[in-house]
Amino acid sequence: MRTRPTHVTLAVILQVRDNRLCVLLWERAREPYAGRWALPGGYLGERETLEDSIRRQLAQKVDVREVAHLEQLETRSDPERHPSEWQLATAYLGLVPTVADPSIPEDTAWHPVHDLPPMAFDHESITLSGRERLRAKLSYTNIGFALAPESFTISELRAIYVAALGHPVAATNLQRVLVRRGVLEQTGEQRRPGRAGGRPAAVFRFRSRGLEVTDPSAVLRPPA
Amino acid sequence: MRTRPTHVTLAVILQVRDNRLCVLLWERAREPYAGRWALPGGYLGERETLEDSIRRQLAQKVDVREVAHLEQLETRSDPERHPSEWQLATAYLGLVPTVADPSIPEDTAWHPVHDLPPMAFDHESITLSGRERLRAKLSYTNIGFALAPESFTISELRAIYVAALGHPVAATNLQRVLVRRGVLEQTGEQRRPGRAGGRPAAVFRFRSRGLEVTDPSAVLRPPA
DNA sequence: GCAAAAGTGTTGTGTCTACACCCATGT
DNA sequence: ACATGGGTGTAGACACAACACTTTTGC
Repeated sequence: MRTRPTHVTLAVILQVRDNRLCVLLWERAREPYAGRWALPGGYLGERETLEDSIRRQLAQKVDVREVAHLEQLETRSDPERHPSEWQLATAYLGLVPTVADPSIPEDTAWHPVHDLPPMAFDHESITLSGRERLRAKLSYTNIGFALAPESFTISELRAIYVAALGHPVAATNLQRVLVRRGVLEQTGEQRRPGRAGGRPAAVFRFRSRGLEVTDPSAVLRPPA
Repeated sequence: MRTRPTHVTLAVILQVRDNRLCVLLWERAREPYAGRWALPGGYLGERETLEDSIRRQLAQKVDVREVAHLEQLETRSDPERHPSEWQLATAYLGLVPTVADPSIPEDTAWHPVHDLPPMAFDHESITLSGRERLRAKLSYTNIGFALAPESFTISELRAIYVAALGHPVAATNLQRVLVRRGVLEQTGEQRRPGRAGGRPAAVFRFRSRGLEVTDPSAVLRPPA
């Protein structure tokens, strides 16, 4: 039989926690890269889809039902990426809403993406690719639904966008952009102000909980 | 040893020919899918990168130097995608400039993407994914450089964009958008008019021949 | 009343489309 | 002259950022 590479699936699971964009990592106990942090994942099972595989792997780390969005990122193939094995890796991007606090095993932890620990293999660069994909899609899709809770105020949503994008976002404009595009809608409820007072905030939700391109940005678009 | 899937690389090679967006296909002689048309590609070589692999496979079909841009599309893993073998496929998108007319083998041919012949495996859907990626990137990157010749008039470039996008594009606006973004520059030369007369056309070229995002479209972008 | 937080009104800017108009050439 | 194809000028639509201002609450 022809020699074949092994194939693993990996996931960049991102969640905004404590106003920081975090990634779920586990600490390797064994060589190679013992003591370093790695993305969750594992070997592709026989006659298994890549997506089924990563969902199965994740089930061991987080409650998969908490993953509100999952998409394929890219497949890495550098023969040197694993020191002792010829291994391909297909990476996925997974997003978990802010409020969820899935129980995770002992050896796993959430790490801020802007301050990653020493990582195994090429996982740091894969993590950064995942963040870039998220940042890009926040601008032209409704992907925020996968980071936000079921319902929220604009302030809460703003905090999520700020953490994910890594730069200031004005609440005023965030609201107007997302409402204009039909991404957000009001639930009709209001949130009571805190001790400090202030006007009660309107509660919003994402109109759709599936990925949609909301700003085709289609320059050179077809005439109406 | 753990059972492992085979892994192939495939390429969606696109070129505008005769004002139509075409894809390079070869006709399968053997089962499965004998007589149907397939994307060029083949098995991943030992300790070979996916990109190296597809370049090697392509070298047998087209002069690889003609491929002005190559990027990874996605990896397909449906266990039913190959009738008799557990096979993963990583697809690439490759673009060839209009003028190039690489010699290709007997059993390969260019087919218009809007009128594909019966295709093998999941190659039709991969081809359509490739076209979507191209169409999207034509709007917000300088990727046109990979479809256009070294230098060209706006009319010629317009024909290429029309073929690739599949809808009318106004020459006036195409020029202004691309010049405003700094994607195009004039060479200073002029093209003599044809028999029918007309004003001589200015000759342009792409300022860069590497992929660049020219319209970050970054709504919610950071304050200057 | 006053501070705090939320939300609206308004203005200015930049990018894009559409269309009228002007330019340079061949016959 | 005039048809043909290339190019420019300009006006309108739209989306967005910025910021002043108003609303609604707690204290």
